[in-house]
Amino acid sequence: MEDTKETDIPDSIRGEFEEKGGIVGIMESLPDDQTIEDIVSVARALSDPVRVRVLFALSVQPMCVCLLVAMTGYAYSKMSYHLSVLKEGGLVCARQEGNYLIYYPTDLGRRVALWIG
Amino acid sequence: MEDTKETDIPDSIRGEFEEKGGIVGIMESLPDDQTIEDIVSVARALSDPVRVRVLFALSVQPMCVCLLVAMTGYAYSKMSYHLSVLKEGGLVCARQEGNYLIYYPTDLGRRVALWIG
DNA sequence: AACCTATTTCAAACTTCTTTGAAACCACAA
DNA sequence: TTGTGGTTTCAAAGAAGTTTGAAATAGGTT
Repeated sequence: MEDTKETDIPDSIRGEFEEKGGIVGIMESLPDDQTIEDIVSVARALSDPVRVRVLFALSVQPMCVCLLVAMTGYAYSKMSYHLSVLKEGGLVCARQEGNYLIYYPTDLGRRVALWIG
Repeated sequence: MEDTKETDIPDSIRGEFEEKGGIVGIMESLPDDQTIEDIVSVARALSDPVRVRVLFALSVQPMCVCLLVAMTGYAYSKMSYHLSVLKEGGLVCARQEGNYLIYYPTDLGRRVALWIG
């Protein structure tokens, strides 16, 4: 005669835990998969110091890649890679001007830069 | 008779660029290294969907590791690893209760969960 | 057309992050 | 003291992210 095997719940949280509907209730209150993926892609864009600096710099002043390269000393291909990750995260975008690509923060990028700064 | 080799600046941004003190001026307005590292460590903590879900779940309800394991179906060692990354990012902490470790969000963790949610 | 210059793309090497299962640890009970 | 349940640590394998330099692309000029 054995009970169904369930996880023990420590006394100090059992009450509030069950009020919240237990595991099922808590899982249902979590954001949906798409929202989670969006958060992760923004977080991933900010998870490297190069990219955080670039986002802040662009928030001060939109710039072409050559200026970012001059400012940081990194290779073009490296800067280009990091800009692409920031773009995937929806934090920056670019407009073409003649030969130049001028990168600048999106609205989201601006809000994020303000908030984390 | 050659000029010192400097990066060309596209016309459309030269004005504002120089108003801001050029490369030097912009670099000086950037956050310091420690601030950047702090941002990166929070971002890194949020750069995996497992961890984002765990942070949200803990914001709903502090839980022991065994409940998180029951909720997600992950191995203890896996959950433990992700909790340690969240802890390094300063987003969660834990209190011991008997045999259990009850994880809960820090103030920063709560603010972040509210903001990204 | 041929030629710059600014930028991206590619592939290979390298580094870091994540998963896995086994072993160790720690608080408590018998 | 031995045992047990909850959790972390460890090492090895696997996956993903980053750096590098060379080659490709694309707009503008001669």
